[in-house]
Amino acid sequence: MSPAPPTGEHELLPRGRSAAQLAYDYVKARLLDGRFAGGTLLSENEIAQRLDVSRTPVRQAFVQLEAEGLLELYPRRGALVVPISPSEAEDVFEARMLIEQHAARRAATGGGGALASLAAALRDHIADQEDALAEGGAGFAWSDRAFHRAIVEAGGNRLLTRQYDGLRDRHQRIAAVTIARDPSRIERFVAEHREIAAAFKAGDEELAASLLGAHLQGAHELSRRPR
Amino acid sequence: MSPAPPTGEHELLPRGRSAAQLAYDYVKARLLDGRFAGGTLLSENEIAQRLDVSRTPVRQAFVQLEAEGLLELYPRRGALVVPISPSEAEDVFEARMLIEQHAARRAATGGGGALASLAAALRDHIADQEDALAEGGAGFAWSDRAFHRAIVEAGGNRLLTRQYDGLRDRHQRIAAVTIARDPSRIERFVAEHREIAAAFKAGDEELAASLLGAHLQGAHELSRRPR
DNA sequence: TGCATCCAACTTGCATACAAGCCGTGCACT
DNA sequence: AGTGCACGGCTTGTATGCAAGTTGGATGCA
Repeated sequence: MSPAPPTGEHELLPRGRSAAQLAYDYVKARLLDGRFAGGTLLSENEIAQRLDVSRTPVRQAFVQLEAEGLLELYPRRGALVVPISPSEAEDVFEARMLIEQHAARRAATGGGGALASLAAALRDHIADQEDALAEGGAGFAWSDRAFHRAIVEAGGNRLLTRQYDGLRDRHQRIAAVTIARDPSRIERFVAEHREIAAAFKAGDEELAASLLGAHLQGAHELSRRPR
Repeated sequence: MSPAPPTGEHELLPRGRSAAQLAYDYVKARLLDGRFAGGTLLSENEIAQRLDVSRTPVRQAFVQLEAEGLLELYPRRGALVVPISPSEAEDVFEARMLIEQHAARRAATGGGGALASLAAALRDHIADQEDALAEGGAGFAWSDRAFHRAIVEAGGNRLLTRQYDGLRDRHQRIAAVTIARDPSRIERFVAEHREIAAAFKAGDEELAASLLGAHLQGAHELSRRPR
């Protein structure tokens, strides 16, 4: 990067990232954690003023987020935060199940110790999760995402991996409303992760896929249960 | 989402669509049919001048197309037409197989004559394809897309349907280089479509999924074969 | 009260201006 | 010849101004 002339003025806005990236990150973070609730109408001006940038980069961010299916741009009206449809949790679950199980089976065809290196990566993620658990479960969601993503990535299909990322974004948006960080639940998830990783390590990808299915199913049913 | 099928070479710039939409359609059409080849560096100015609009809407279109994975924006350098990677055809095929077969099986769970109405829709598409065949195969690609999309849509998962659309865009981009409109091939495809539709109509979604798998496999292998 | 209408305050859509980064070219100097 | 460097022409990034569409409420009228 360039030497970043020490403006010193607005250190609140980390220059170095583009204004467009700033706006994208700002809005997306709020979309995913629910601070921008479904049904809300966002205005370019509002965001632009809050970030002290012009409408142009904000507009770019909006367009990008629309393409990701998180926003809907209504001409001359505003940007609607796409409401979470009733079936959305089901759809996300179904798609995750489809892609993750497929990837789990597919990872075995990579040959050359692909399963072993996947298992190693998973073990690292599990270690993170144990740390998160010890600290009250704060960072678990992120590490959970990394764990599952590693499996999908091991499937070796870039397109599916990309689609999976979008799926996890949506999942996160839903979970922001639903999930309580219950340590006992997290503990169970981590235990299931261990079993899955062990199955991969043992080279039994079919067992891994099966365990993964049960794991996803369980998490999904938990999230459906009223609290 | 998908661009309009065939556009004439020098279409009059129809005001009524927004300039941004115009730019999007213009660029996307060329990305999909290969006129903008992979590896090319597009400039906002060039497109803007050709369309007689400013850079602003063109930029929007670029951002959107980047989100779809067709373009990569390099800061202060330009917009790179994403090259078709060697594995891309495999990845698209694998993802299509996964989603379409899943949807085929899933369509049966819709209940209430879901399979029957799907079969009816498919029959209409097949009729279009017979027409296309009679006219030399020109419009087949689009009708083929509609046929398969109907199956995916019948799966009832909006997220997967959305992802499938993106998949077909990529497929089209690849096929633009590969496919020759060989009437005998098309005839075979249409015949397979008939079998698939018949299986749905008979309520045998498992057979349909199986036929669909063979159909996709066959098309994929044909496209791999050097001509 | 009920209803049509107008208006003011929003919104986005787009064009344009300008700043700033990247790159190849050609010149000067060693 | 080879090396460094400045410069000009390209590119994008962003701010801003203005036009135009939408909306909701105040207002006038029956």
